[in-house]
Amino acid sequence: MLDLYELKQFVCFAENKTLSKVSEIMHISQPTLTRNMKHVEDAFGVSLFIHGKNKLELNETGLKAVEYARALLADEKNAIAMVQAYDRSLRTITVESCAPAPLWTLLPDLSSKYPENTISSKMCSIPEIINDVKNEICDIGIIPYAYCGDDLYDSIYATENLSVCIPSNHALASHEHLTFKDINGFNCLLKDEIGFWSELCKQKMPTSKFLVQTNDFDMEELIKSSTLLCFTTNFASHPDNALSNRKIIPITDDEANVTYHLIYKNSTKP
Amino acid sequence: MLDLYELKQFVCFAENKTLSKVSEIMHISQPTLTRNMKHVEDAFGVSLFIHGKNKLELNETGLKAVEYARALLADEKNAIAMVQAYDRSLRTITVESCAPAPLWTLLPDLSSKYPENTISSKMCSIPEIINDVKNEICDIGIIPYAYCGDDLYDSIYATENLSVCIPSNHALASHEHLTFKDINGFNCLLKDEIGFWSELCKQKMPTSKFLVQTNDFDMEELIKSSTLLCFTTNFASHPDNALSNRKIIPITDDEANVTYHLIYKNSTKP
DNA sequence: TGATCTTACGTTTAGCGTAACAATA
DNA sequence: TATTGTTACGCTAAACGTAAGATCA
Repeated sequence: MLDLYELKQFVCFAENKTLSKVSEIMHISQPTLTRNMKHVEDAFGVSLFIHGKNKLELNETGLKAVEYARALLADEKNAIAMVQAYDRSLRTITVESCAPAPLWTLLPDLSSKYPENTISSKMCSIPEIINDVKNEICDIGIIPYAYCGDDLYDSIYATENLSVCIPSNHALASHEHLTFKDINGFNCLLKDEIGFWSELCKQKMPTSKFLVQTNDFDMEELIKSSTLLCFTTNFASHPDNALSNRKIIPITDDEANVTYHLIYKNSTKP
Repeated sequence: MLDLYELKQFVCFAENKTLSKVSEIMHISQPTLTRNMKHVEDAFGVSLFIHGKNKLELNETGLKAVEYARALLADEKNAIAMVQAYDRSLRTITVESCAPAPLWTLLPDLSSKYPENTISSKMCSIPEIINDVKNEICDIGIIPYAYCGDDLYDSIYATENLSVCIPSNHALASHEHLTFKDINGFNCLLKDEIGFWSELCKQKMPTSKFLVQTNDFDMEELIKSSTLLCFTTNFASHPDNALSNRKIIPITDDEANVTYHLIYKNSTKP
């Protein structure tokens, strides 16, 4: 039976040509290597070396054996990595969400409920989420409507209501309610990484332009200093004075008031 | 580092569910197995078992690890087999011939010239032979004409002349020479395993019928007792009285007098 | 002479099995 | 009580390294 550690020495010899090199590299005495190379030969059951008086080299079969030895060692390394990855995946609850807000409460909830598990989350498009939950690539998906289909479990999680933040001196600031149609055409500031909301806004306000901001600080400065519209929701938290000179007006469209649903394949994760 | 022998025990445990079964199957004491399963766990770096008080079973990761262990063991077995096969192929001179006669002298010649090598021979169709020599599936090919092409070496080996054996009282027995055309229409006895000769005869004597014999004894009896034509060549040897009441008449067609050529890819096998 | 591989030899370790123990069905 | 897995313990074998020998550049 082959010994993988000896194969490692064997491959090392193939790469360094002398046992003494292997000896210093692997911190094994030369006599031990001489013996172990014999073990490898015995395990393969064929002669692998040309024994010169003070020179050892691989014969043609030996060179072929090195190829297989390398493959075996790679397979071993891979097997260990795959098993470890699998083990980790068992201890990890993976969440994919269509928007960041529900994660803010769900992730802490999961952490305290399953303290032994790692929680991993990521933002995805809605079709991706449904697909990944179905294929068990992720454990829990969060989508902004009920799931149609009986192959997945579905439970209501939370509701998020979109409002538009209108500068006080803006023409629309007097309204108590607004619709996407009302604000369509006005240019808006928009944070990135807000999931499906960005697609929704672009779709519902086709003639508006959106200035997407990555940096929180930049965003706040622009909100304070510009007359561009921006958005908030019942989930969002803003620095104290960020919206001080703006009026927060609910958007009444159905699409702006979503109920997040958790979808999952196994009933074990409620 | 994984130990393949321990993986074998691990797989055996997966298949037999208890260490005691593994113990009797593999002739290893139970305490040793307990320890070695721990080694496997350590090597994979993750927990693989559920330790009951007097029950040991694989956990989910363990089941996954078994899959990889099985694969590794199969790879190891395959690696050894492949290296041994390669070693054997290096020590084997493979010959493919279009006819048996040249092998009768070539194989002994090769054996004495390369006593350390095994000689392996087989009969093939001419296109197969050329293809196999080109692809180094065989070392030496024997074909009944010169090879057209400069990608293979070619050397003349021997000449074989076909004669027809006519019963003494047969109408054709008076001829000193004959052609395929002359004997076309007469039915013939034919040995099997004579390579391209059978195709040649059938092609050159389209209206004859051929009674193909597998057994040497049957063949001789039929030669003695029937008036069917049969064939011989300068290479063939027959029992003393087998052709006693037949006249051996050379066939003059070019195709009946062939010069065998050895073809080979490397100049190392002359 | 320095580098290399092999052989010989003595030590140590770690691998194994026996025996004893604990727990279950 | 019979079966199973674990722990403890002692022994043996084999694995290792040091030292010495042989060969070559």
